[in-house]
Amino acid sequence: MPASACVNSTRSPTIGYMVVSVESVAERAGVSVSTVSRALRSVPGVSMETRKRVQAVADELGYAASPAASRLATGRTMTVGIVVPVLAKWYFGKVVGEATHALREAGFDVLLYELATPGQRQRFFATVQLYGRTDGVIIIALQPSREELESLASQGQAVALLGAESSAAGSVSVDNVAAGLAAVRHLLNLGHKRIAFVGIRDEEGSNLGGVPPLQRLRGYREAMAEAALAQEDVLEQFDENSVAGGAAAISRLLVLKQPPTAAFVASDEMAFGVLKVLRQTGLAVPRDFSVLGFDNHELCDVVGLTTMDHEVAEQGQDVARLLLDILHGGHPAVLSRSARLVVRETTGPPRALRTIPTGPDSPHSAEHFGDL
Amino acid sequence: MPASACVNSTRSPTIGYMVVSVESVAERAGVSVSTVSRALRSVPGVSMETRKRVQAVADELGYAASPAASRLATGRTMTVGIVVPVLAKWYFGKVVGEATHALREAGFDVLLYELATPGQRQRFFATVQLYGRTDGVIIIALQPSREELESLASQGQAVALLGAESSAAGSVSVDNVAAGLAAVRHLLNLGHKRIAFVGIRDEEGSNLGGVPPLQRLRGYREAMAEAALAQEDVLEQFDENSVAGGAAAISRLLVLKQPPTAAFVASDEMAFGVLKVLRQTGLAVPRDFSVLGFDNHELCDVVGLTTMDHEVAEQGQDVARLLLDILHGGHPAVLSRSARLVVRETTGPPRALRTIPTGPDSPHSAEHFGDL
DNA sequence: CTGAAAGCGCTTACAG
DNA sequence: CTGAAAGCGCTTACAG
Repeated sequence: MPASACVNSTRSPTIGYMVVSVESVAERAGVSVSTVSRALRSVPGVSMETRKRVQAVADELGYAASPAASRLATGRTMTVGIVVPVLAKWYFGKVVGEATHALREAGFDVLLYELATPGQRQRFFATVQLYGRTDGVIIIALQPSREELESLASQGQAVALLGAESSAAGSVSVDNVAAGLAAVRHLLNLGHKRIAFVGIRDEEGSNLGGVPPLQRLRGYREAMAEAALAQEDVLEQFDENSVAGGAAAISRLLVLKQPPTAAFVASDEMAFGVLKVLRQTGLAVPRDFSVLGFDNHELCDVVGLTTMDHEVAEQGQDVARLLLDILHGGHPAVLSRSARLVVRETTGPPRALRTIPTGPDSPHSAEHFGDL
Repeated sequence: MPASACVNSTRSPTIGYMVVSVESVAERAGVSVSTVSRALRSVPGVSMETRKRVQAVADELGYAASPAASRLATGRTMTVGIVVPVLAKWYFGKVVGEATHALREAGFDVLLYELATPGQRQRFFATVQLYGRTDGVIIIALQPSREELESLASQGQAVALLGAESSAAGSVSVDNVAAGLAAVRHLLNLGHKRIAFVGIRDEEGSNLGGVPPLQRLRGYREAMAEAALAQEDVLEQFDENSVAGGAAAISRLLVLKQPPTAAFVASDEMAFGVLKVLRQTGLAVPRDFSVLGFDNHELCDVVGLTTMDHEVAEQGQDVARLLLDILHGGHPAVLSRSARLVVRETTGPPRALRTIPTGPDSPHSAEHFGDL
């Protein structure tokens, strides 16, 4: 190769693209590869002048260090994994999008792991997946067991959880018990007595639920107990977290001998299904039935769904920041957020109270709209 | 190290997790590292017996080859990048989820690139991002320029496009012109004459639009021309691809001196916004106004939105398969899908035709429901 | 501030 | 079928 050929352009017979290595840059800049490496990574101990010259040559040649080589040499991947049950749901897409943004901002690549089935989850944790691939991992809406967390640790992973808790990892979660309580209190204040809970069922060990849905149920039960209302199993219906699941659950509730007059639904998507069935059944909302969802899904506004907002975008940013802190040597932190009620148009007093505003059966009638 | 210590357990002072290398496996299995490497990757030239023994030892030790080292040695990353404008929209989440699934199934990792702003897009293409990081990239809803594609090629990337076309890459797209035509014909057949188009505006070069929305507009225009209907600029309204954007667009249409009686909306999310405003304005759908969307968003069913389905899940699988084909040495293929009308409850004959079913002004009245 | 050299952990001709 | 050795392209003590 002639001395003037500074770019070490290797053309493989099959591939055929150009590779620029440290050596090319070093050669043209008239320094050693060590200096190039140091100059380009802003490592102290390089004169300003040299740094600039090297940078200029690198830019000119379009040089970028081979990630594989850097990783092998440093042991750091500058990559974070995100584990999520499913992407095509608004909550998960939002959270992953926000986390990804924060991570890339901080110079990390993000590797996506969609664990939609119990089998996928099992395989993920049963084999060495992350070692050498990522420096840390964000796990969304999955409660890893102690063994699973240990496996991740043995693979050198920092871990941050969203919607799950553990003493061994950073975590951000929402106070779902309090949120459930607040949601049901809103319905109680409106005068409802037969209030149903529509929850998320973990389909044969599927990962779509996690802990939060269970906490929302606890909040519901606490609120009912607080109001000294009988709790009937039949008023708690569980199904998959989808429009269809919500539709199925409300259908089961409507055929009860004593159907409820309101429902607290553990996710907005299920609540959309509830609304759909209500509409098809000819029941007016909220005149005949009140519906309260959870998430503050971006489409709530379209159908006027009253819901619990838990700052989904912020959750994604938080969990990314938490992981970055750990990666930067900090201790795993635990963050908790609270949800707030967003009243729209699907909740109101029960029918009975509308016709007999201050009858003896409605002691709360004066304060029905207290929180509207 | 005593001979019995077969696991090369390096404990770094700061990190402190265990690393199992080829050498550990080789030592314990009583073979060379070359043999371990070959045995574990099913490379021909290893006896069945040796292969099994090595495999057993590897399993026992929990060995997994260091990706960085493999990549450096082979030059292949076994990783694919997915570039998407935004994850938190149903269409993109769905497509990315499906593609990711197919890719991981084929043994590839997936790296996520969310390019939400023109600045991010520009930066992505202006610098060497993918070289050594991925073997190929799937680009969704972005039309890369020739230079951008050349840059990717020079970084050794195979590329597959979704919702864009190029002779230099594999691509899957939908015949959006035909879809737009079919959508508007449906409205024409119902008897509408003043039909609006609500389209996606590329916010100052944002990437959220791409080519498909423009093709839908072309389909609209062709259908209007076909019906010999005057095309007024004012009937074409563009806004951002969101509920708010749709709401803004329909608001502008409703204040026209001669407002339309129907709208073909380039995305379901915008159509949801249209529906919302219509409801707030007190206009009944479809009695007073017909709305036809695009995507067959999973929530269409909830509000009864008539729309164009373009098999979103399949698009994601297709584009992944296309890229895998190229990665396996195949030629870049071009796939085209067609959309189909899904009639629900937001489209019907215009008000005039309902009151005067067979008046002189409604020549199509007999066939209004022909395609329902 | 700079450079020569070892080493990161694999894969793969090459030789046997 | 198996092994010794070179090489992938960086980074980083170490020496100057």
